[in-house]
Amino acid sequence: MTGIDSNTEQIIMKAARRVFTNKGFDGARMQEIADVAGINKALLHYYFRSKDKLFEAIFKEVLNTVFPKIIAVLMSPLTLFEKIEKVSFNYIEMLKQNPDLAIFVFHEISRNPERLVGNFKNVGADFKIIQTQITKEVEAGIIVPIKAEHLIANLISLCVFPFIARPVLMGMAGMDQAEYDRFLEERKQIIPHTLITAIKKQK
Amino acid sequence: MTGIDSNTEQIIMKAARRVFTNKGFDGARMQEIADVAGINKALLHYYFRSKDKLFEAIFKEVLNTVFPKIIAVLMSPLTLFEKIEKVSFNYIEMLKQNPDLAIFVFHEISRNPERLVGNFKNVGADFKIIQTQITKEVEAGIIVPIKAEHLIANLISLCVFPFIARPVLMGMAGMDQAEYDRFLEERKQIIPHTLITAIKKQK
DNA sequence: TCTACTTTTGACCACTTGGTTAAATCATAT
DNA sequence: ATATGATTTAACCAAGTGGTCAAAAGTAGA
Repeated sequence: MTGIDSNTEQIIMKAARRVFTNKGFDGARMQEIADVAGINKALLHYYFRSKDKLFEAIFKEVLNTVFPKIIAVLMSPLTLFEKIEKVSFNYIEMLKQNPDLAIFVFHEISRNPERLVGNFKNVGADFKIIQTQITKEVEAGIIVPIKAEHLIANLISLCVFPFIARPVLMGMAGMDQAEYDRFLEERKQIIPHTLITAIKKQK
Repeated sequence: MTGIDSNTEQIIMKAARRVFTNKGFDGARMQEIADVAGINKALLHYYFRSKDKLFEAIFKEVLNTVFPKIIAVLMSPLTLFEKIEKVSFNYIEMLKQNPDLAIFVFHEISRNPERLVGNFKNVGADFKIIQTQITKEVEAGIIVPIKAEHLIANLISLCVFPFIARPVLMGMAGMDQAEYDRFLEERKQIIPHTLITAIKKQK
């Protein structure tokens, strides 16, 4: 090996990630990945034995980019309101820096959901922790009763959706890129406000 | 022609819709569509000249299934709160009956967003109507100021997300199909409650 | 320089893909 | 029945697909 973990390998990963996230597994072509990487197609198979293997490598890399931080927040000892605020901020910020990841993950949901769920749990996601926290905060009179499933679904969907539906949103609302960026920035506040107001117990 | 618009044509449409929604355009195979329809592959090309043409036919059919009702509600003279309630109910109900449509549309967003936006506007979607309504209800002291972009994005994402992320949701929360159905049913109430509480002006 | 090795390449292969075609089948009016 | 037109089929094709392989080019130690 020349450098750390071979330069070519990283170049390939970068190219593959770009092509896979844009086109999905089925739409991606090994030739295109090779072209983007500026190498021969056979070299792809030298480093990663098959298209599936290459995809899997990218997939794991993406999972490790996207989820650990968010899950860590959800599993931490913060209050529910703090978690909602932090996840909204971190998630949107991370997706702003990797706008294709949302689409990539969703492509994978419809292609191989089992593996995705498996990897999720491996990263330390445990649904019960949130469930017990909600139960406690309900009992403490802080929030109105709500199922954890709904709260988490609400939180994730509000954060992720704008990245998946970006072209439609921009097209329908007539936003340009700058306006869209501002829109995302606003959501860091609006999402927590929406969710917290809806579950906060009135005195 | 035998029946109304030929029986075979409708069989093909049904098969194609199933395959396209499950696999996406790139993942779909003309042979598989033919198999599902129980006919020869060449017959596909007899009725629809190419894969693209067939897809386009399905695409238009899907658009006409999904959006007109929801858009009609949003453009109607109902109050904002009524619209939020009706859209939540209608949208979730329609997706329950056509669970693949969300994924289908989403696939298409990443494949050909321009056409999607174009068709949207053709169905009568006009963003400004909602914008002016919000302005008026803000001035009337009914709701807190909010951008129409956020409200609509919130509404749509909360309705659609569970259908796109279904396998993950079920896997993480350990829901079976019956529990998932109940979950969807609950959302018809939870979504309006969440959105309305967040924007309703306190007296 | 020679040797042993890893990395990179161009040419190639088997197989799948969407799409065509000519012939067969079916329906129907005469 | 039979001629005419629409419908359906099996066999086929060219272009692409992921993947292989043997040879070339680079690298580094002796």
